[in-house]
Amino acid sequence: MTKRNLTAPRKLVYDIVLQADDHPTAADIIDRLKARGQSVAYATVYNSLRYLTEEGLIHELKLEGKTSRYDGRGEDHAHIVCVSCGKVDEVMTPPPAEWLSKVAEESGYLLTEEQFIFKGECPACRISKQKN
Amino acid sequence: MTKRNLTAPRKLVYDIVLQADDHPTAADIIDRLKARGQSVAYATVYNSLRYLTEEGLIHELKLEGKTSRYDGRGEDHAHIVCVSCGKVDEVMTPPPAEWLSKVAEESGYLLTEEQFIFKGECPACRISKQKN
DNA sequence: ATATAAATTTAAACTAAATCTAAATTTAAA
DNA sequence: TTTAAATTTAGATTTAGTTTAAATTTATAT
Ligand SMILES: [Mn+2]
Ligand SMILES: [Mn+2]
Ligand SMILES: [Zn+2]
Ligand SMILES: [Zn+2]
Repeated sequence: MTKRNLTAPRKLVYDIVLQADDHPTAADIIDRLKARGQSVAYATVYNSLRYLTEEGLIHELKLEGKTSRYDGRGEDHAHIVCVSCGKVDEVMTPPPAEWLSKVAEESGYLLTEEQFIFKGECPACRISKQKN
Repeated sequence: MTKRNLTAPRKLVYDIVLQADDHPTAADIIDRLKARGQSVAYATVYNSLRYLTEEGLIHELKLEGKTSRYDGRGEDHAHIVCVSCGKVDEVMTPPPAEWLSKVAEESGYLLTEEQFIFKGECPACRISKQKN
């Protein structure tokens, strides 16, 4: 019965994710820890992110590319990625429950989680493109 | 103006993806080519998959784990992954257009694409769990 | 308090997936 | 036919993340 705790290094990682507003990668988190002079071993950052994700304290996002991003936001929400500048914004409008139950019925699955990723061009990029 | 063609090796890769019904990975595709005696270099398979994806002939899926999967299905659709056996099923019920336009409005983005991933327990796994 | 066991951290080696390089080859254009 | 552009190839390289095994910290039992 492996016991698992929110230890000091895990708390450091957790704090970085909570304070971030930009869905940081593991590398981002390591950089920010270093910038604060809080030295945590490379592998410990990954261990901590895995722990925090498994405990449901944070969420792992697989958006573009191979690198995971982390999200400390509690409320369920989707994401939208700008295809031209890479920015990741929140999408707070929830999917209609009626659609979700239709999907559950169609698939026969017992749904436990969803990850919705939108892609498009962000307002800033749309404007700068018009100028050209 | 780089010209890009559906060359012979690219066609071989394309055929594998079209014929597959299981969202194969690059490694799966290499194995299947080998099994057919069609030798295509490692890097060429990746080049081909990138080409086919950029041309919109196939779709790249980032589901669980780090490895991309490929989908030759033309119609827009979502996916559902079994959290206990890893199977990937299709979800053909489309999201309500009304939700999509609300998301476009909320975010200010010009939407170009969506990737919806559901997670849950598949019918087979639910049954085998009941037996225990 | 002390001893013991379990959990966690650490640095470094390792792995897997994908990209990059530069030379060889094929295909298209002039 | 000559030249240029695109593509393929084998192998090296990169990147993100995991694994290993030893050292350390924390928890539990006496
Ligand atoms: Mn978010
Ligand atoms: Mn599919
Ligand atoms: Zn943008
Ligand atoms: Zn299953």
